[in-house]
Amino acid sequence: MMYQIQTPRIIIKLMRKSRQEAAETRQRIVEAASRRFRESGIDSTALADLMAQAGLTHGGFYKHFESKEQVVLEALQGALEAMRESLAKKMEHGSGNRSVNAALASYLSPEHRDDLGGGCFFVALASELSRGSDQMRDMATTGMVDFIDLIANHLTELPPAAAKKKALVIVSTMIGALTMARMVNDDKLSASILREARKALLQ
Amino acid sequence: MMYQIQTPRIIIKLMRKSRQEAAETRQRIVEAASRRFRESGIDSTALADLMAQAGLTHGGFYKHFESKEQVVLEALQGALEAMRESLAKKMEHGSGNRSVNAALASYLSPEHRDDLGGGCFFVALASELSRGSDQMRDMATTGMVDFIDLIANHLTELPPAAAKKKALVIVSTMIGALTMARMVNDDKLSASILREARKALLQ
DNA sequence: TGTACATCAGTGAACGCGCGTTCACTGATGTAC
DNA sequence: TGTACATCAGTGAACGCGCGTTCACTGATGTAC
Repeated sequence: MMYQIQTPRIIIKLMRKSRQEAAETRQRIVEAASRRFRESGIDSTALADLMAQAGLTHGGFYKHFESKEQVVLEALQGALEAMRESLAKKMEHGSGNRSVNAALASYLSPEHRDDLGGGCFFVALASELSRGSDQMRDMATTGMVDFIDLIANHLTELPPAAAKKKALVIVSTMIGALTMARMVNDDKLSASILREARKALLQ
Repeated sequence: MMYQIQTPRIIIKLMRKSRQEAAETRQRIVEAASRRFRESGIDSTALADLMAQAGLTHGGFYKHFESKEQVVLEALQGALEAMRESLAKKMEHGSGNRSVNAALASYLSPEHRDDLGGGCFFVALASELSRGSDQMRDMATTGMVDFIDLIANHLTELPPAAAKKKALVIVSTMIGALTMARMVNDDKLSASILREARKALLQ
């Protein structure tokens, strides 16, 4: 817990935290950043907003990070790893090319489309990542390669080179369909974009 | 020309412009906005920057537009129409499903990828459009439907309903591939994303 | 084990900058007579 | 056709706000002895 002592009306915030608590606080800030950046965009998210989300005031930010850029990088890294692991887990069952179906169904679901704060970083922040710093683009590129390889490695019925090529197209369609499904203002169209992409890609 | 009188060293800017000139100025602002928004993002583009691009100082902006939102809407509308017309023109030749090939080749080209200020608004501003005002999203949705229909109408070898479904997938792959090709920091990977998407979609 | 002191996470005010918007002003254009 | 005046595109200073970053301060934690 963030507060050690609570009185009925006033929450007394103890100042200094143990190192354990400080590490947990830092993690909370990164997680708040990861969600808020995806929900509102990086530029549009103020540090004070992140810190409030993590239950802190804005001044303390620089006790944990050197700059906004640094928390962006950590949030990006964390979210890309989380997506990778989540998709990898979904593909554990099923054999051959069909093992990717669970990942496709999950990625191209209305639930993922509507989970703005928790979904795919690439789609939530495509434009900002493309215009980002070299470090952001390097990290995004690594995440993208991992994503593509993850899919390719499950297309076991194709030789590796062909699997890689097919995975490039599958991932393009996944990212494009989710982007479009989130952009359009029309529920039926949005649903049919996801549905047709799923039907086209399911193995 | 913007300046009516020029002396060797000093360009004397005349204040009042004729109505004809004012309309041309307005158009220049919208075109500058359209390019700068795509290059740098909407939020990151300052009105003073737009106006400078159009050869003006920032104060005059409100003689042409009510707000930044208004120039965003006009730039969006103009760019979507321009893309639609450009793709329609490319598909005039060729017959049946193959007529879409010219549009695919152009959209999925390295030239389009590298034309940040002149390319597809959806890809350049996906995240900002998704989080935009109702009017922005309405306009984006209309543009998206037009884009999909344009492709579907050229898939003449399929019945209309099937053509529409196929077009949804084609456009998803186009938008996703261009998004990815712009995001990654690796020329070879970027080129192969575009190439594989083209190969997968060509009729 | 106790004690004195350094460390440092967290607070909240302040700084400086950029940006959207407003405003008083300018002077050529367009119009009423 | 000329003239007086209203119009209005464009200028550049100013306003107000939000945001990233800095800073002096607080007080519990951790450590040296």
